[in-house]
Amino acid sequence: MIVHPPKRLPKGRAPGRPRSDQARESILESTLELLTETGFDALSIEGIAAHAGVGKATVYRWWPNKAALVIDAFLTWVEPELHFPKAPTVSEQLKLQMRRLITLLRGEFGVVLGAMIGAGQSQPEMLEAIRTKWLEPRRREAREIVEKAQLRGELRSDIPADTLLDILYGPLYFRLMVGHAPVDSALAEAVFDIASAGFAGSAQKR
Amino acid sequence: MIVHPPKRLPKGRAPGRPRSDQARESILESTLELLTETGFDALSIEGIAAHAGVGKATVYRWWPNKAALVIDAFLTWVEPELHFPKAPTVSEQLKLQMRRLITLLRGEFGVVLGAMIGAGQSQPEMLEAIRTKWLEPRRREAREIVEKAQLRGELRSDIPADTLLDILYGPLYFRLMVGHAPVDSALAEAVFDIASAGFAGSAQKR
Amino acid sequence: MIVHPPKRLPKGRAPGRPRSDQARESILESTLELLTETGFDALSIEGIAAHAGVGKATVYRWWPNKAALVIDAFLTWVEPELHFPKAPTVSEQLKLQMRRLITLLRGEFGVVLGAMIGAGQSQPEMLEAIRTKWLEPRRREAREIVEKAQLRGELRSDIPADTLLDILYGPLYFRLMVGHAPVDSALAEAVFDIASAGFAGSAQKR
Amino acid sequence: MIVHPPKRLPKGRAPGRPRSDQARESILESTLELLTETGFDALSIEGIAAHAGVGKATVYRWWPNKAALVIDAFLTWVEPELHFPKAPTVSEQLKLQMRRLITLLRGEFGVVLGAMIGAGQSQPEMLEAIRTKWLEPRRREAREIVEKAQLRGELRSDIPADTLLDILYGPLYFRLMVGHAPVDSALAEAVFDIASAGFAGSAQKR
DNA sequence: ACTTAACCGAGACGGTACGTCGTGTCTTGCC
DNA sequence: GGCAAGACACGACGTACCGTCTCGGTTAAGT
Repeated sequence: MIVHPPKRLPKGRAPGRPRSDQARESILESTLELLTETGFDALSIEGIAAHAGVGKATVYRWWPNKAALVIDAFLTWVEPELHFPKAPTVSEQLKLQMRRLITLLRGEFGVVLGAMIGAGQSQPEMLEAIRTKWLEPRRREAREIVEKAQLRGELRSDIPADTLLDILYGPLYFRLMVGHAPVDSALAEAVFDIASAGFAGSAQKR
Repeated sequence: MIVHPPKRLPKGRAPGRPRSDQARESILESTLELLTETGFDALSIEGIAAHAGVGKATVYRWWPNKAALVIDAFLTWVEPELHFPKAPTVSEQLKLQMRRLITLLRGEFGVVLGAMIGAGQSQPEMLEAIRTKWLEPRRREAREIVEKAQLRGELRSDIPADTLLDILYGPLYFRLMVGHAPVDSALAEAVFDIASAGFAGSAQKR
Repeated sequence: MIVHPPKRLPKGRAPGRPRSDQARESILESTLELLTETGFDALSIEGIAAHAGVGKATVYRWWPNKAALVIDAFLTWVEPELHFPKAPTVSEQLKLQMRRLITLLRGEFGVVLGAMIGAGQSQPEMLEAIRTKWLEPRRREAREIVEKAQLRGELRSDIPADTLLDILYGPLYFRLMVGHAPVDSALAEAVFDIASAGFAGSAQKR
Repeated sequence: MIVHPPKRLPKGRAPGRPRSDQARESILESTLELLTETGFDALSIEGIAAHAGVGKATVYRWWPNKAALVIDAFLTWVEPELHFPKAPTVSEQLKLQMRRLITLLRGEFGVVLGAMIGAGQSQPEMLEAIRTKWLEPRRREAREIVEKAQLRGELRSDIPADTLLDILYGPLYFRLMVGHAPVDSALAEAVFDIASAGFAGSAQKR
């Protein structure tokens, strides 16, 4: 017969009462709700806990600060829809992606993303999260497409792909953050138009 | 009655002790100093007053809140250098201006401007101030130049001047805020290069 | 003309808004009220502040902890009536004083005093305050009377005055704290009777 | 069904794992240790459980609150030495008992007893326990002796035995709780001396 | 030997109060 | 009437325990 030490847990299971998923979800939902309603710095852990029907300590047990909590909440929103759309040409593919992004930025998602980039100005981990969890995954695919096009001579290769991407998306984020003009599809068209003219040789597009 | 920003009182003078310019300046300097040191939301009126050797009430007497104070401090920085550089061509003029902006954005000014746009995400009056006091005055001139060029047929006129400006400056602000890549002159070159190619009607540039 | 440093305050006056006596009194009253209602350890600073219509910080500004606050509140109660009653003989004087004490101990004062001695078991400064502010001032007079009587041969002088006082008052405090029997005048009579019999020679009293 | 203090189960035994005596003892020991170290109100169930290497729920399963736990811990200390000493005379017997009590009160036991009476000021069940489990058992015997003596005419019978006992022990508890003077044998001598003089009918003692 | 049920440790849960800090307002005496 | 000082009511911070709960695992009595 095998004798084993008495307090060994079977697999990779922590002892004690397991974490409540209900509390977790309620907290994340409340965070998003209050964040879109009131903005990042009117957001209080106290308020979130109350709104979620949860003790403050339960929030602090799992998230060290407001930023980490907002990041997590944001990710529940972001992670599902990750993939780049299919389309016949590079141009079409990028264009389609921009239109999707614009739709997102015009809604509550845009408010939250703006709030987060804003908060990121004084909380580096917030910006870091935005870069690694939101921006980079989406850029990775785009970058590959652009680089491939550059190799094939469809796009000028004297400008790095990353720079091209900043030129495409920068104006959108600029308007999102400063709010001097709407983030609409007219902007997307113009950006894309100009960038394409810049990309291509002379006037195959126009 | 005393109106806020002007330091010179109008003719009809109110009774009582006049406003202390020394206090005013000390407050604004302290604001900028603490703002660049600690960021916008670690910034407290209490801290500013203490650092400036001033009573809290004196701050509140002249500025309704942190945002207004930061805006004013920001303007003492901004107002001096307002005019657009002279240059032989439109292209040169715009390019020169972009280089200047980049220099600014890479320093403390960039940090403060980022902090302000960030704070603006939850404080509309902050964003409003940035637009009317910083952005718009600088764009006004640029817009005129661009529009003139469009009329003369040097630039395509199917895209509004404002949109063109967002395409030029957006990528800079994008990098400033998100920090995924430096705001350097290479970016400026690339943006301008592409935009110029896009500007030209057909292919006289290429 | 005399030049003097600019920020000198005239007498012994601190600068700034003076302390609010209304707040102070409201806090002390609330403390006593809640203390008699709920006992020492159900007493919370939070509760006191709320009951007094005062910010928590105002309480903490002036009292470092619950004990100090309770001591102060207790003293507002105690300080007025300090003097020992007049009476023809030592015996009468002591007896009268005991009766007065009993009346006090049977009321709310007794509850508070009990609570304080109780709290004192884990908070030395509380006990210290009771000794120096309540007990000792009252004993000082009593001790003198007893010592005088001892010198005159009315009382046996082989027992220190302090010990005699503990014998007189100890039983009262014992019952107050343990509550196994009432602190009534019958007890006072008995204590005094026995102590007198012990004091005096044989039977001049009886 | 299991009834609390007895460690021996009656005939009809409940199914399931029996109570762990090891846990029980560890908890009680930790309680006493922490109680003497830190006082009653710095004592926390959380701390006791941790110190005893036991789950919090195990504590709460057997004791409804801190008071009950402390009482039980106290009783493990008290129950052994329960009986009144033998001695030739009533006086000797009482005197001997007082000396024993004083020895106890001067040590850790005194601290704990003080803490408990202190806690009792806001927790009636604590005081109740002290009366029924500590005080009364010890007084029962003393009372019988005194009453017998009164019947025989050795002591004045106009004062109830209970009152006499309060006069004997009150001063000790008074000093224990207030701490203005040591609980030493000099006090015991004096108390007993006076009380004896008071006991005697007329003046056979003096 | 197998089932049953109360025990055990661990530790998460919803709460409450802690003591601190910053908010924006107020109240002083001096300038 | 402006000013430095600083008290005020308020409300959120992050922490510590409360007493309750839910896990996996243990231990005997009753089948």
